[in-house]
Amino acid sequence: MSQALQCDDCPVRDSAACAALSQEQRSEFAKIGRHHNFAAGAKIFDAGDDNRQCATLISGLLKVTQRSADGTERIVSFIHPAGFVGELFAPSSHFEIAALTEAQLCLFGRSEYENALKLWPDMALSLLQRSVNETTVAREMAALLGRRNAKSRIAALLLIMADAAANRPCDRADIIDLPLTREEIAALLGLTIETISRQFGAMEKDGLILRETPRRIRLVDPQRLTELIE
Amino acid sequence: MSQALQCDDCPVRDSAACAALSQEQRSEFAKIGRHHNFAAGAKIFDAGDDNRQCATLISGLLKVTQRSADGTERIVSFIHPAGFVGELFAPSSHFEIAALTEAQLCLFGRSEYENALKLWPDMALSLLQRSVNETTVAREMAALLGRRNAKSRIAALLLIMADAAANRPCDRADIIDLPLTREEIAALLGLTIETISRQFGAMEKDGLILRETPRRIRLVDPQRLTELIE
DNA sequence: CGCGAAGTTGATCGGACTCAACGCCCGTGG
DNA sequence: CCACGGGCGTTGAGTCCGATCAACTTCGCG
Repeated sequence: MSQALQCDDCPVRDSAACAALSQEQRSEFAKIGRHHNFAAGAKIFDAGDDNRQCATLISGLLKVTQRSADGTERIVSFIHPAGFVGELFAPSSHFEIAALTEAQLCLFGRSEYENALKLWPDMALSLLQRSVNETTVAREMAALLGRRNAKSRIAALLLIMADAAANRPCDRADIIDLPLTREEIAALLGLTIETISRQFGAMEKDGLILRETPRRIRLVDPQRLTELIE
Repeated sequence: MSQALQCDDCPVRDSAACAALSQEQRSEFAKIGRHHNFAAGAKIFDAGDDNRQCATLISGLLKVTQRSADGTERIVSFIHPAGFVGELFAPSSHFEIAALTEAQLCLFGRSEYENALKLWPDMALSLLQRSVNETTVAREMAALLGRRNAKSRIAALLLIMADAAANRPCDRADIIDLPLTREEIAALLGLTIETISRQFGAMEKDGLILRETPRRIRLVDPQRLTELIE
């Protein structure tokens, strides 16, 4: 399950934070990491633990969640390949991180990772860019959740997913394969599964979308979808 | 209004990102910055502009907001003294930043600031810590907004403000002076001003809080307040 | 075939929004 | 001095949207 790194054929070697390293630096850095695979649904880091690990996501999709007292979870973020996994500089972790799909990670000890950042400033700068971007995304998520009606939130989510699913940047896919159950969409948008279902139904009746399967949504009229976003 | 820096008596000289610099580095860095004061309510950076400036907040309180098509604003974050103001690495800004109180800033050109980060890795690391922390705060805000009832959101906000207002860390003030109008609280929590007002009224009737003035709230029973957070 | 997970749909209820009126405070100006 | 007005906050009445509870379907899988 866990094994030494093989950076040479790593699919994110040019896009992850470690891409800022030179050949020699990278092979030095590789010594402190190891590969690990997780099955879909597996918990990777738990909330409130001692936060001694962090990672780079090589493939798959992760969710970052918070669980409230009664056990219901709220999704606060996703992590895509090349993304950083974990929470630097924090004595204990605030969020739980779990795999939405089968996932391949490159695990590091957090203190070793932080030492590497001190040693190689280019990597720190690269991670800073990533972190700043994550802050922006998290704030846009907060703005999305500040909307007061269900249709607006769902329309916004669909468009975000469509933009993310596009092959080229600044493009938009017209078919979305949701990696999320209705329950997870609800946990993301602060709604219930029934509301999600009904809004999808209403949007389909209005000719905005088409549910090819429950998880596979075709955007029939993206223009009118954008107009739903108040 | 705008003037050269006087770092020696700067109140955040030990806590802002530039605190990572040595004496000589700081005086070098100070050459590219300048002081500027803003009145309460003043817009500091606009959303969608070309994002050529950034800053460190010296004193006062700022809000980071997004404005939707119909003009209603959503508050996604606050910036406290020593905090970084602006969006690094982004060709154009995503959010508007405005002063909630009278505020004093230390302004920099963004490209000069980014160059400084390359030049002085310690400052980059310091800013990375700050950025990682901002991401966590933004995600907790998203989790707060994922809650589905008004009372829970408002209780959570009150406790967050009380923690922030405490003199010592890990302590909690029992009186909060809200720097926000009801309208701004509504923009922050995704509720309406009437709902805010009514929930405050209900909480007061239940002996949880006391409105000494509309802006000055005493936490009478913080324990039961925490229990409201589902 | 049975079972369970995921999703849809219906009926009902309650909480938050909407619209409206009113009180309070403070500055302005006669 | 009072009158006026505007910003801010509170309160009330009515409506509507989304949560809740419940039944049912579909699909995958042993």
